Amino acid sequence: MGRGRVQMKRIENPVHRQVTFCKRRAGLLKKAKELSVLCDAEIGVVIFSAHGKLYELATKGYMFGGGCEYMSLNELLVLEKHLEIWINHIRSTKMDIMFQEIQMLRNKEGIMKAANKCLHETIEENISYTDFTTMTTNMMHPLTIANNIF
Amino acid sequence: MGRGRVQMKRIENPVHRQVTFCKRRAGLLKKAKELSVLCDAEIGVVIFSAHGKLYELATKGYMFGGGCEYMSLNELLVLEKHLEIWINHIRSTKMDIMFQEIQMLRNKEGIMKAANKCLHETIEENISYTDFTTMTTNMMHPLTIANNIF
DNA sequence: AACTATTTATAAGA
DNA sequence: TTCTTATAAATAGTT
Repeated sequence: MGRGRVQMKRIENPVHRQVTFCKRRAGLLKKAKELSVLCDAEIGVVIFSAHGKLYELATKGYMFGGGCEYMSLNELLVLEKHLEIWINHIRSTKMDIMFQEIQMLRNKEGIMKAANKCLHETIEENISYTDFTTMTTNMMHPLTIANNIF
Repeated sequence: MGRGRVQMKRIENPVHRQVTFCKRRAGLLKKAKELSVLCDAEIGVVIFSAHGKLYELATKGYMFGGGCEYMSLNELLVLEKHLEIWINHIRSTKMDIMFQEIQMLRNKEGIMKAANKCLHETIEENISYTDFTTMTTNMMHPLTIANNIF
């Protein structure tokens, strides 16, 4: 729909692809909205861009919380199964991410401890004439860096 | 897109609405497919007609089982919450339907029992010269109607 | 289910 | 991005 025919295959030029993604995403959501209004249907659209960003549209009363009142028992069973698979996948992915976070924080902790120990030794060497022993336990973990992760 | 402008409101004529629903549903799914192919995106479309029928499209590797590998932790939490709400709603609806089925079957059972008792008495009255007492327990529940529900 | 007159979406260009 | 415009596509009303 434009100045040339479009080949039905992945657009290789990244800029062109991004522009087309924006335009057609808007178009798709508009169409979904129109179908919903004109035909009294409930529509959910979930779009994951290649980069993983999520766009969603839920028409009429926030679909993800409703809209299944008139489905048959069998349709409900199928949908429930789909959602269970999906949600399990999400939980697994969430676990992976959190595990990575924990690993990273443990590494950080190790580095901080080492640095701290090093600083402590330097102080002991250079200023041995002063008694720091009473402060030692309080200074072993000065982990006061801002934590932007959570 | 047609021989006249379309008002953005529910089409009141049921035939007209149904035709438009078919046409535009096909159009929406086509658009979704195109966006997916052209821009390397993963798209899910779920359509509930007003009558409750479900139409869905899942592009690229059965979306309901994948596609969340590159979402952020926060996006995953939001999506998981949505799905939990949705799935709880489905389970509740399923329960309602099954409860209604049970109620209906109990009613049927009651009616059958009454009919059975009535027939039994008729037999006892009319053919009292024959001894049916030994068959009584076997004939109390001739519930052999076809059950199309399950 | 087909057919078109039109409207709408959008590809390319600025 | 955003606007413009030529053109391809979608589709409303009709057969």
